[in-house]
Amino acid sequence: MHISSSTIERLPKYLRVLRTFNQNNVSNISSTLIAKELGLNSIQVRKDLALISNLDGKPKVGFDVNELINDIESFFNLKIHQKSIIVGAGRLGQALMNYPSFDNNINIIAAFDIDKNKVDNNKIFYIDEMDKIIKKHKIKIAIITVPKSAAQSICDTLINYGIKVIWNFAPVDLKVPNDVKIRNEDLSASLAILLNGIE
Amino acid sequence: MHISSSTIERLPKYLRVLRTFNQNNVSNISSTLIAKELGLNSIQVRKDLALISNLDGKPKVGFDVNELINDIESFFNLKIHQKSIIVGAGRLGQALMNYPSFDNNINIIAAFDIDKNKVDNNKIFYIDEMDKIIKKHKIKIAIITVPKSAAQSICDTLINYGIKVIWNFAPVDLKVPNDVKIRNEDLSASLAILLNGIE
DNA sequence: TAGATTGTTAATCGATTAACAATC
DNA sequence: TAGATTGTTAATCGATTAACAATC
Repeated sequence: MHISSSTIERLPKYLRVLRTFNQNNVSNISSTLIAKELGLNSIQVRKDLALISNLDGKPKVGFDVNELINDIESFFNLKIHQKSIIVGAGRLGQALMNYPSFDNNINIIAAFDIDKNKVDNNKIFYIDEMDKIIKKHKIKIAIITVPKSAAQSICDTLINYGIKVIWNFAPVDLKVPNDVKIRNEDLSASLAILLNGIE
Repeated sequence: MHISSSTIERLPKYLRVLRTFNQNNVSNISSTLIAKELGLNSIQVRKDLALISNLDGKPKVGFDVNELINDIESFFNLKIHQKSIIVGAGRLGQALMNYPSFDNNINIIAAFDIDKNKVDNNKIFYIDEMDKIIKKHKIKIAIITVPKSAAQSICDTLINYGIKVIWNFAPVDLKVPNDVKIRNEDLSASLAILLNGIE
């Protein structure tokens, strides 16, 4: 069953709402309420949830909050057993290393930089160590937070070392072969959407 | 004329391609080539460009690179005369303050934090200064990079001070009144899309 | 000229929303 | 029970892609 990226984008939002209700000891929740919390349509919420859960909602009562949390988590957990690395331990790289809500999605085991002052050999290593560590841990996922000018060459190197999934924060559209999955996280584009239509 | 957010998202990508070609002294470019560079459909590129430009492409030759750059820039420039601030001068806040490709889109004039060690009174100020600076510069746009737990209350405060457009990086969906525009930059959701379908 | 590329009109595709019977 | 909420089937909406005549 194909799940559209629109749906995938909404699932973490549902998860956050559900966890909040769970913390407040609410045991059941209706699609109507989830939708309201997120400014969405309740039919859409039910359809999304049906795609990733076998759970039946009960008319008038809604869904079991805990079971729904488990279902969404296990949907995502299927993809997260792999470790990942960050290339570029600048401000953005370090911010992402510590970004609180990644805990449940990805395990960043190391960052690399060409600036030896940043190296602590604990989580931040000199870039020459990259090959060794990628191979040792059989890493397939990398996050790129190097400057734009270095991004494509780092990307090529990573692919050379066996990386198959790349999350790129440098403001360039990186070119990768067909067997490598890339997401260019375009903060400028995101900002453009926000600013569009104001004033 | 309404321009969809799908189109708005692609425009900065076109701009980057065009600038690259411009730097290499290429004076004309076809929609086919732009599309190829970005892995898009050329009809889509032409339609997008037609929405924001009066420029006619010439069959067989393509579009004038410089004029197209000007048209996209002025489309965005209509929205950027306002200054903005960042609340939360942690790693992510400082990364965004220095994110290179925002230059053309937004003018971040100050950041605020509750940690006095971060304050330099140059670009980073103690949070108590926020009200004064927002009013002095008539700021309408704010970026939130505080921890999740503080985000909603900072958001409320900002709105109270007159902020109308908010770009939120904390992993919560902030609630705002109808007259305030918000974009919750959900990095976990973005990551979820990337990881979906692998393995 | 020949043909690559354009802009436009029509077709397709997919996502969202509406309608509604089933049911706890 | 009554009615709020469910899941499903059908309708709508909008974005993407295809087809194609015009043209540099």
